Amino acid sequence: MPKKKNYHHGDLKNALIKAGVEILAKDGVSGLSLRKVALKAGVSHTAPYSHFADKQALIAAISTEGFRQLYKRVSAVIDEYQTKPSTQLVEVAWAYVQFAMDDPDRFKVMFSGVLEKEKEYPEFVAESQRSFQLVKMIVEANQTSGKLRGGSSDLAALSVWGIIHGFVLLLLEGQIPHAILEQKSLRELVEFQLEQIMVK
Amino acid sequence: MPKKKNYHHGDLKNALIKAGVEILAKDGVSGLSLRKVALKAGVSHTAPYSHFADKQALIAAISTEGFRQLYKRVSAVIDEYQTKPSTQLVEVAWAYVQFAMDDPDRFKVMFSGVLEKEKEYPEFVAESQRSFQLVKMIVEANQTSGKLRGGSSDLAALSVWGIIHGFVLLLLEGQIPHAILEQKSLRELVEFQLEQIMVK
DNA sequence: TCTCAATCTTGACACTGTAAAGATTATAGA
DNA sequence: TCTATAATCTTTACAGTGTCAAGATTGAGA
Repeated sequence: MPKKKNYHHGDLKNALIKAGVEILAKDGVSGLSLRKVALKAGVSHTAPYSHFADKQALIAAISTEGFRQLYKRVSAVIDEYQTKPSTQLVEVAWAYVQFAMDDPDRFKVMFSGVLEKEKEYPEFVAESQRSFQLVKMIVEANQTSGKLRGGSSDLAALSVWGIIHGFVLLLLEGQIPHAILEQKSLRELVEFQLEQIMVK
Repeated sequence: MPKKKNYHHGDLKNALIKAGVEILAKDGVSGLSLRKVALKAGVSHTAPYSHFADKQALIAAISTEGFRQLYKRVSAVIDEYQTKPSTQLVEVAWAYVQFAMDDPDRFKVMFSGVLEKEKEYPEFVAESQRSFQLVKMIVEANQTSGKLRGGSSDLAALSVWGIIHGFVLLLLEGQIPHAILEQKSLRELVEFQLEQIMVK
């Protein structure tokens, strides 16, 4: 009896996450099924249960991985624009928008309630808070330089995140009036959003 | 053979929408199935197909109905506070937040991509735009009174909506840091958000 | 080498959306 | 008023889904 070489996959957990991301990009949230993910990874339809408690757990892992990449990209932007804090803020916001548009369905999964939060996923919470800390840092720098109003940096960071996040979601849902999108580029719209809360 | 009095329901379409809203409130998005809706309405599991092309169409109808109610509530608030435009703005924002929290799952369905937008649902689009026009009106009043910066009222309305909408979604997703929620009431947080873009 | 825990497969179940065909009823036109 | 036709609803069927239970395979430590 020949040894089945691939009975143990070796790195199935990550392979499943990767397969999930790909299916998400191709078929959207409604097309993401555990069975398809397993098939794509080349294992039986219940193999994922050795690594994830249920479908929600896989989605949590995909979301967590998404936050990890978002953190990376935002960090890179911060490093790249170390001139003025206000420039950093705009560029980070722009990176956020691009991240969302690169893979809208993953973004929605990360933020828009596909993940049911009753069960706690500590890694997910930790990773998302890590990203928020990044925003907070930039906001504080802008408060110091006078480009953002003072007060609680937590609250100010929430405002900044909220205004961009709200814009992105309205964008992804096609709720932004046609007339607006014809007049201004996305980049200009993002800048306009930020100008609303920037001092002067 | 006795006439089955209830073979034709009479107003099944609306009954299905109502049943859907109730299931949504109780079991969440993931618990919303066509079969459950049909059962709750007292008809066979395929009866809905006489009124809706598919599940998405029912969800679109639920969303549309949601926008109709949102419009009503916001209108009422506008009528109630006809003093200062800035007061109207705060109260409308507060009504928006309350609407979301009254029925978080319906709110998510309305906005967060459960509805797949490839297929067009003209009623849905019309109703959501009608609500946006309401926001635009208030924003214009605030621009006139100097409480909001000038420029395109479409863009300004987008900012206002975005900042509140973003806040609500972060709230519903539990992404707002614990420390913040302990310090300030929801109402105060909403006011803080708006102060960020109000002049002075 | 033996044992055991981790990993993966097979098989089964209830539940889902939806298509097809037929039953029932309302209604419009004769 | 009668009848044909369209609207509405039911029955039946099927493929796809998440998940559980039992068993097969394998790697790693005793």
